[in-house]
Amino acid sequence: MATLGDVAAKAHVSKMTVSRVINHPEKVTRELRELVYAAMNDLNYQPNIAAKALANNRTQIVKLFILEKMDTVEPYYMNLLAGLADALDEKNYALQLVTKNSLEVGNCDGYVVTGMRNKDYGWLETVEKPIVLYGENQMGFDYVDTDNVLGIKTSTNYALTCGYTNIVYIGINLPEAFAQSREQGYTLAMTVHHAQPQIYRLDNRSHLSEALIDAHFSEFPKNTCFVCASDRLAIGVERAIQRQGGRIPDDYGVIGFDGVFLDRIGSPQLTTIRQPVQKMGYETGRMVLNKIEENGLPQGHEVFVPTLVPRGTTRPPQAQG
Amino acid sequence: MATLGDVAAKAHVSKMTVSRVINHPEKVTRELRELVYAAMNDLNYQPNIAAKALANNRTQIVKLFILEKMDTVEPYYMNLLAGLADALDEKNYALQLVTKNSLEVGNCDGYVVTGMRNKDYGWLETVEKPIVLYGENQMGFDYVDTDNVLGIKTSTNYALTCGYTNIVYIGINLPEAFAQSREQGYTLAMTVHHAQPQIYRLDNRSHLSEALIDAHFSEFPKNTCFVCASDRLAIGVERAIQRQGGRIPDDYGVIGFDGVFLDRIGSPQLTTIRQPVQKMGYETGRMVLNKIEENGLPQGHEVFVPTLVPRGTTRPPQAQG
DNA sequence: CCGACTACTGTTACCGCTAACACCCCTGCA
DNA sequence: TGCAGGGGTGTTAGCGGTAACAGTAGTCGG
Repeated sequence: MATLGDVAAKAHVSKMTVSRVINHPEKVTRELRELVYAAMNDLNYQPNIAAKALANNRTQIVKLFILEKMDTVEPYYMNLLAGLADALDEKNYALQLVTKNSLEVGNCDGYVVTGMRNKDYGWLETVEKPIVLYGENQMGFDYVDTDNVLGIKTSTNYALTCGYTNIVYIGINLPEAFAQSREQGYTLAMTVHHAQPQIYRLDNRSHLSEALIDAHFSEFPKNTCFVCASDRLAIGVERAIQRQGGRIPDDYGVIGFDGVFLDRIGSPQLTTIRQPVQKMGYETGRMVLNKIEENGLPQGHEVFVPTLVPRGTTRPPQAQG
Repeated sequence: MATLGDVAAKAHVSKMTVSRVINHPEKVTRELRELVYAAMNDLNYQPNIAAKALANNRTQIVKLFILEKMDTVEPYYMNLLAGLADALDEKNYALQLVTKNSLEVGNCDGYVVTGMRNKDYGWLETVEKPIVLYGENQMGFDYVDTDNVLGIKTSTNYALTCGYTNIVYIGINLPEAFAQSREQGYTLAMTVHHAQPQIYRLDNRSHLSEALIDAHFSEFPKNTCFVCASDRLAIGVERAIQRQGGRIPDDYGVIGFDGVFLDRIGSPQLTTIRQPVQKMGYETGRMVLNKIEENGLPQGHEVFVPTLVPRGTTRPPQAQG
């Protein structure tokens, strides 16, 4: 594999000039720059990351903490990873996956943390390297997330647009920001429409939502739509309605949240609010890398707009008026 | 962060001795060795991986190729990743995720490849660095996989043990080794029991298996068990049976394959054949690392025994006799 | 016309670690 | 006693980059 030196020789310049072309191209005359580019091309030059890391006192590694038990990990993490990996790749960073077992800190340039709960914020404070969270929070950490409020607002409004007159919210029973934001989205939308909120909160398991609907089915009149905080909950709701003989989407609607994998497992497939998870992963990566480059400067947060994916568990929107 | 030199100074030896203690402890007298260990301990020495990589002409990076479109990626890949990451961590290797978008080769010490199809073997041959496949193959590549034949044999036999008299196989319609092995497991078990095989082959999508059962339900007598090549297919089968009014598990049985996430989404939860995916990921990691250490020496293959997880979609085994 | 300044490019040293070799001392045998 | 051989340790050089500094032109104003 060609090195800086090889390129330098081929272009008849010093190694330093080649290095500059790579890192500070504006400091090199156009003429030399193009010579160097040509040489790099000819030799198919690939920088040696280890050498770069050593010289810069960096590791070129970003650690991803998944603070969740592995056997409960949701499918969308794969998409997150893919996006993250893309962003890191671009800057020749490697990803290191850290799970509950091997919680070792150190030996990296920055962290991405996901699945954190309130109890985790304590030790996050103690880490000095750049951190970006995947998931909203009010502790002042930089983060990337979906607009959770908007997402559920959207599904709630859509349910109303479809002509369902009774909108029930099936939320996640966690004292975490994302869960609260989603619930808030529901409450806000209902308030605007002068409708009566009806809220249930469960652990995020399909058989729990299924059991809930099973147990209370008689209390839900026809024309009810269940706005759910996750596809997982939605799938359980869908199943229970079907078992109880409810007709989807004619008499009952179901709307999920996430739009990754599980929505397609339902039958009919779930109407859902899709998060652009891979894109979000990519942005999270960009954000840590920026933060690393800028010596830990706060990056604020980036909030992505989720999109409604209308499918089989809701009937078509009714004409207005 | 303490360096080799710091440790050396503290232990009153040369850097080289410290390096030896780390890499070839047998070449250092016990006395010095313990001095060095003590010093490393005192200083909480962590080796600088970039420096090590540079000196050894290594990258300390293993790339994971997921040769599947990201939006079809199955949940169990997360577990694979977790196991892989563990193994790599132990040896201070970093993981680099490569997806269909960014198929760049190079800049690593070895590869793990998964989701490959026959068409992929061509270019795999061209890679000179150590490769280990996750998934069986007959092209002579080292690999880690579940014993697919045994797995489906197990589920087929179990179905018979439960007293189902008609055993139908719902397979994956791919000309790949794993798909064929699973089908073979079914055929073998059926032959042993002098039972008539009945095989369907579909793309691995729950709504396809669902449609299949819907369309042919009348042809399946009571006391039929569907042995499926994946949990995904099994979920569709389960749903169709329920819609058609079939009673699970009394009149119809369903057995899946994988045992990661999806099996728990079913209702009742799926009886399934569980692959120890995380462990397999770990072993895959160990195998590439070994192969790297041994300069590409073939490692053969490692086949894991999957386990039956009896749950709600099959009735209890009948007493023998 | 000369010094200072600007704008590039090259030289040097070093990041932390390891292979290869040099060295030392001790043992064992002639 | 002399010397080969070998185990144990230190020295040297280099892995492939980069920051910091040192040139070396050309430009401009006085």
